[in-house]
Amino acid sequence: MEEQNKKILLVEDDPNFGTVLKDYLMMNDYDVVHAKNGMEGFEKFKKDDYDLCILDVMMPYKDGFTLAKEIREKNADVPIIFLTAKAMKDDVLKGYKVGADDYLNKPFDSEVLLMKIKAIIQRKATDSVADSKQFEFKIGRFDLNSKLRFLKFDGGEPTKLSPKENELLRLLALHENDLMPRELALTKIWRDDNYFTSRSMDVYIAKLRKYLKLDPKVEILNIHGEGFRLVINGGEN
Amino acid sequence: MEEQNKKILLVEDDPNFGTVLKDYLMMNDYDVVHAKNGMEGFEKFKKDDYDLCILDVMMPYKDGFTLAKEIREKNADVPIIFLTAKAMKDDVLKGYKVGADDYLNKPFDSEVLLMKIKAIIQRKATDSVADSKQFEFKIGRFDLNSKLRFLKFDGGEPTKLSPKENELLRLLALHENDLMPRELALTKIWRDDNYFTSRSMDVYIAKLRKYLKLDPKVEILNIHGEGFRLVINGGEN
DNA sequence: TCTTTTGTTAATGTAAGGTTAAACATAATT
DNA sequence: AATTATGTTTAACCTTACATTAACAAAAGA
Repeated sequence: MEEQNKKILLVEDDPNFGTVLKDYLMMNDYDVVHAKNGMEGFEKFKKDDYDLCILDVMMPYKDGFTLAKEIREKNADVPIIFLTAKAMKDDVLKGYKVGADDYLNKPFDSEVLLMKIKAIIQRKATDSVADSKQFEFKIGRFDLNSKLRFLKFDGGEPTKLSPKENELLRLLALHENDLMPRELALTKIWRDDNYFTSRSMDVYIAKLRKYLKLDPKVEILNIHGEGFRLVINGGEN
Repeated sequence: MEEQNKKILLVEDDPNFGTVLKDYLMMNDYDVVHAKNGMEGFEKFKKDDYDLCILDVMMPYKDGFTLAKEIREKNADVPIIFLTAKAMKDDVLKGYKVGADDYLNKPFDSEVLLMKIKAIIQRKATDSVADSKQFEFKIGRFDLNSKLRFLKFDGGEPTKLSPKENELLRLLALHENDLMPRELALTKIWRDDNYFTSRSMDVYIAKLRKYLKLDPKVEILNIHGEGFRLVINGGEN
């Protein structure tokens, strides 16, 4: 299974401690982006989506709480863990007020941190990805459901599609009657554009053509050196 | 709008401390049921629905962890906070493994506890919008009562389901005809996503399929690399 | 023509899922 | 305390699904 690592934003001004912590987390299969101060932290946060933020409280210029507030304004849901040298009660309260998910006092046990991270990320595990992305297409007499990865002909028995078949057909459908550049599919689906991935894609085009043969009005045309075109003939009647 | 107070189950063997804490929580608008030991705690838990459990770890006869496990068997979702006199690292890890939501060392600041309670209850509130308190499902010719953990076929004799069977079927039913991602079940039910829990889940899928065979219109389909789909064929007649 | 691109089929290797039984763990009963 | 029942995990083995690569044929463009 293609299991995507969880992304963590770590904002910690102490370069030694920050690096050590980052390495430790990465050793445990998290993708970690390390920002050295609050300003940088916010910039990095805006540029990407994170599954968790770990913020040091004591930082020059912009402390962890202020940063947390800014983060909350952009995203009310990311879990936040605060790190602090000493547990001042008021700090703790302040942290929870900003919507902290947890609080850790330095020095802390790294295993404990790992458990907390796991617990928190699990908690947030979204109930299915509510992408409002488009995943249903009508292709001639076919219906493509690219979320459930099947293709139905005339409302009959659905054919299961493999992930690659599915993604490719979806891309073609998104560009219906228009050019779907080779390069687009290769970078989006194969994440690499070379001789072999290109040949692989051709193999998948062949598979799709076989499926789509059932409806003679539907075909995948090649545009030499450019890409492919999914056409539905007589679509404007 | 009539806002119902949140219900807390407090299991604490020290009568003095327990009473003080209970009163304090009630002063802060929580409904509190106080059990004096693990046994009693479990009895009370079974008799009612709670928004949160606060469990003392060190208790005679039945400690907090054991109690937590029993509680988890009945309900995979209630938030649990552990109270402990001394923070043994192994204890903390053990706690998180049972699905702790938080951990507090005695003596703790009561305001901090309040904040944690608030944070945790809020979290659950937003998380569980999707899987609202739904316990009864019609699955083809079956009736699933996931509160009482049984499955009835054609209104006949109910089959008892184990906690895992029950939770898994319930999750599938919540996503009827739609994708129920592997990851979701693993994080929600098994609280961990690795090779072994994944295999365990497959075993449970097999068990469910066996139960569901009675109704040929009901099946659990696999979506390779994604998860499972509970389909009821001819559901639209 | 002849070089490059595309079409197609088959072979291979790896990962995911299905199934069954044994091992383990715990609760309930005797 | 010992036994039995129940629930869950682990292990083993097998099947299926998927993606890539190779090989060769055909088409397009130069």
